[in-house]
Amino acid sequence: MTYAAALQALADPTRRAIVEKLRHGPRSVGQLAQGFRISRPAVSQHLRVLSCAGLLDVVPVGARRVYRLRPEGFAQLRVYLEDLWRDALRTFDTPVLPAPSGED
Amino acid sequence: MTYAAALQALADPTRRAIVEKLRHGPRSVGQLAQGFRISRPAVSQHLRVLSCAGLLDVVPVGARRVYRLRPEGFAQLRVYLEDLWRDALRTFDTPVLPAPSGED
DNA sequence: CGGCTGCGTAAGTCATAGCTTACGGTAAGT
DNA sequence: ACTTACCGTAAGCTATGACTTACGCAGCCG
Repeated sequence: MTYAAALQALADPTRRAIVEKLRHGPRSVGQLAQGFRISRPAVSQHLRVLSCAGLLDVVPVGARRVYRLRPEGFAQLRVYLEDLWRDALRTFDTPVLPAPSGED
Repeated sequence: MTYAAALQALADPTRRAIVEKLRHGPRSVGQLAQGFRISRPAVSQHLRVLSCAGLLDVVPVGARRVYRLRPEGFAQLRVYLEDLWRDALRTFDTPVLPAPSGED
């Protein structure tokens, strides 16, 4: 059920942009905030959401905090969508008018 | 870029519940609305969002409209997450302190 | 020990998303 | 043709979420 938070986290465009930056490797908050029009605290809040969703990891390095993608979080989401996609394929073959009387 | 709308659509719990119902096969709006506390128009609005995101198909059958999962929509999301997960695995191996001077 | 950098948190504002009721339009039944 | 079932849309309300500024706290350096 943890994919729920992950989906909600990835629904926001800014958070997806943050994830895109992290695809290239670990980044500190300052590095991530750079290039965004929004304030740094706003970025912090987004990082919090992504972390709570299990999509990010934090490593304190001196005074700064380095974030990176957390494979396990994305793995769970991946599995969920994999199953969903499979069922979508399966139900796509079933006729649209199977049982107006007999409930499926 | 179509995965953006799909992610935003799947972020809502009610819409995920609708998708869960559709995993078992095509359903009419009335059938989908049954079992939800929210009103039928609310369900219609959710169906609209899911359809616009490319996750659902509609087939008019007489006076009713039968919805079903659209495999292609989920396929695109699947691919997006697949790549993301791969990058997450890759960047997870890179050291956290690679280049304080030389930008990655 | 100050001062500075880097970051998270709190409080408040504002836009958006989800819900409701009311309505209109099409298909089927009598 | 009238009624009923089924469904989408419009308008309005409200709660949630994203953003801002202000603040506080830990690490580094003189």
